[in-house]
Amino acid sequence: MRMTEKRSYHHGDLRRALLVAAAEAIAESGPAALSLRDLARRAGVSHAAPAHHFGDKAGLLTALAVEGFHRLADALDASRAETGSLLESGVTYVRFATENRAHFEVMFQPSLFDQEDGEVIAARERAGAALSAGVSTLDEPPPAEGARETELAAWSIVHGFATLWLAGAFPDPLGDNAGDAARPIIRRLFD
Amino acid sequence: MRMTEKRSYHHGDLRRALLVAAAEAIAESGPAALSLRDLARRAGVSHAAPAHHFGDKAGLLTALAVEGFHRLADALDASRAETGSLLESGVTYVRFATENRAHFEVMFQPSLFDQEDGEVIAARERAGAALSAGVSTLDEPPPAEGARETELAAWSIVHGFATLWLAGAFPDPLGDNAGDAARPIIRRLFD
DNA sequence: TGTACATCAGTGAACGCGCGTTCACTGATGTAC
DNA sequence: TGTACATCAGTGAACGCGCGTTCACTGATGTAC
Repeated sequence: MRMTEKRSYHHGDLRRALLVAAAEAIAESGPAALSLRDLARRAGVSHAAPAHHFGDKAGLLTALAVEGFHRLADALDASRAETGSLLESGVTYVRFATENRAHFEVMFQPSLFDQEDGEVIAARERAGAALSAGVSTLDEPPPAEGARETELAAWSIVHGFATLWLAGAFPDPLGDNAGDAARPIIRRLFD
Repeated sequence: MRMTEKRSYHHGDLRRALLVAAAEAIAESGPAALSLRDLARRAGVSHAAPAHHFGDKAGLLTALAVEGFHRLADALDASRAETGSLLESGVTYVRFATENRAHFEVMFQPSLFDQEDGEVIAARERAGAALSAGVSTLDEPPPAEGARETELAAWSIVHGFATLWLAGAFPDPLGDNAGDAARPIIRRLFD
């Protein structure tokens, strides 16, 4: 791909460009309003081009979900390596959701993409493992029979905070950084 | 309205019938896939009839959101009156979400309906007050400066649990009753 | 009790629009020789 | 280094579909007298 040329017959990396355009469009209007024709327009390409790469809308959203689960797993792994703190893993989860709004929304709306897809299953598994690993970093590990409850409680509180934040549901302003705003809330779980 | 007649020119309670049909349709395919023509079909009425009652899709979803916030407030008020327990208020929140899936999904997707609508504002306020009132029922009230964090933590954990449950995100089976499944998880917040 | 009339809920035909999908095509790229 | 050819990414015209919206209409209901 020659970057100096403004435009050529072949796009060069249309697949990538379509995923980026999809994330933008979803952030603006939600996943359901997405249309392949609109993405083609955004990528400056003919309206039939997207089908070459993804087949249909579900195919594109499947790719987006895979990308999202990998990004989340990466973020959680990095956070754990840096801080070893479950609290900060939670903050990372919230930050991921707000910084990757489109991915986050798609990932948790199973009707939008192919749940049986091999890459989806693998990527989701990675993210789930990264999440579970965080719980084992607790200073005082809970008794074995309570680990599951703790994990689901942690997941629920960060997922709920992120969702409510994205929905604009909090009545009073909590600042402009969702992760920082979440920290004192998540801490309540470990008092 | 004569209930004995199968059908008459006037429906009798089309507004109600459309809201019921909308809740069904949304539970099946999500709020974005909703079309007024489909609702008209479900209600057995001509496709132009819904516009008489709601104007457009946003109008209908506004009415649905209002109904949802009132139902949530009713459920939380009843729970508080019966048990006086914040834990059980949380369980009630989760149960509300799963038993009123369509309402719940619409309520927390602000782009779908008119946020400035007077009835919406009043109904949401009622639900918010019912939620806040729950926190004051804690056996040991936290210091005043911590009440806000506690409230947001409680809201986040029940909202997150409900959302993850509805998304089918929990990998292992947690039974068929979301409220009961949530109880031990929510309890973690108050240990 | 009966009649006239205003009101309003619901009808059905018509319209324009954006969508997904198909398909024969064309232009660029890479590889074999 | 040059040529032929297969491959494949992207094109653009065409199609049928369901949608929202409009509008003159019709049938039912309720009220005034």
